[in-house]
Amino acid sequence: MNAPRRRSDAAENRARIIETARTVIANSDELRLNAIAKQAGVGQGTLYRHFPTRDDLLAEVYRNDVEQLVAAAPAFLAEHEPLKALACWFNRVADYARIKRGVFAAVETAVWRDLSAHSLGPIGDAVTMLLAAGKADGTIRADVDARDVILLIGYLSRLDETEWDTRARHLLSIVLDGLRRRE
Amino acid sequence: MNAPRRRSDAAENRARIIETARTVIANSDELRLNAIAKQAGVGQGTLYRHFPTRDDLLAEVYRNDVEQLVAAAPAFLAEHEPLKALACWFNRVADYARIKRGVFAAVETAVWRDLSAHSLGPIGDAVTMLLAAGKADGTIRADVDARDVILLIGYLSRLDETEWDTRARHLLSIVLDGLRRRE
DNA sequence: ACCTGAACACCGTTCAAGT
DNA sequence: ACCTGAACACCGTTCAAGT
Repeated sequence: MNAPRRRSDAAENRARIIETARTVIANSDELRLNAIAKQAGVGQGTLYRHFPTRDDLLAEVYRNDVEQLVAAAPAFLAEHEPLKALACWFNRVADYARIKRGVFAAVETAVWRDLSAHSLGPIGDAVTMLLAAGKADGTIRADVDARDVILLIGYLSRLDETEWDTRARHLLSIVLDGLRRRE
Repeated sequence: MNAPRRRSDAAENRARIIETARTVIANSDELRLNAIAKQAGVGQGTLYRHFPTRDDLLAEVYRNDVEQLVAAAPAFLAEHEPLKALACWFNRVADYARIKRGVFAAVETAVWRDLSAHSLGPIGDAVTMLLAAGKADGTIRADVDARDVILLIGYLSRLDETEWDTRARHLLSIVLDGLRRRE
């Protein structure tokens, strides 16, 4: 299932590609595949061998961040009421989205892709968990699902740096209000 | 201010470009500039002469739709309570967004561009009007502006055709709830 | 097995030459 | 004034040739 053979150079190349992509994204928010390959010191074909699609590369670059985001959900639930936990999780998402713009876009496509595979993906599962707690609790309306929430907070990836402070958290709180059960 | 000279062929070309773009968008949702020029029977340079940026072309294509959307706001306000008027307007936006995917994207960029020019643009003004009525009325929270609303309903342009029926209006109602004044 | 990089395809954009 | 379309620039993607 794992432990691929002949990894000596292949694995190194793979790691170097990811590292290069991470650095490039951190500094410029753009991701030109040929440039990554050159900068990583590999041929373009090698990049495509390891990452058939652009999303495969992005998923790898943001793997860690996504995992931490997912892990935060049960942690918040253990400490807070469901609605408060969801609010905390929203804030965590906002933190990631601000520093690494790509995180959220990656999250969106990841969830979206897995959707067609009849699974919501890790992020979707985390949101589902938070929503379920709130529904059981009676604080969150029963007719929302993870996809709804992902769509609503998608504005985070379209927010300009200059309006971040005034809008990001403000809008999250509006969304949260919309998710509350009425009365 | 208007009535440009030598319009005989120039105006015709311009009109044909717009018409071609409208048809192409309606059928395929893609917009390749060179293809438009060829199909309209003009050189690429001519297209650029008339529409320096892609957005200029889109704005022209959707001019009518945007105008109708703007005109609907005061009409709804005349007939309904502010909150109900906003709900109606949301539904109208959804109608447009479904048929012509590009409308909303065009709206977003139009608002966005005008923002930097210290004006919200026609759509922004329409939303501002609806919000103002609701605030005066006490049904809409005081701390939201037109940009907030545009960002929140931006998911409409990212919605897949297959999930439109189940999500588009449902999410609009959640947003509306979020905009309500609490208690 | 894995890698390289020339080559191809595709689009947007410009500009010298035409009318 | 306005138009044309060859030409350039830029990127993503493939694949024959190498090791």
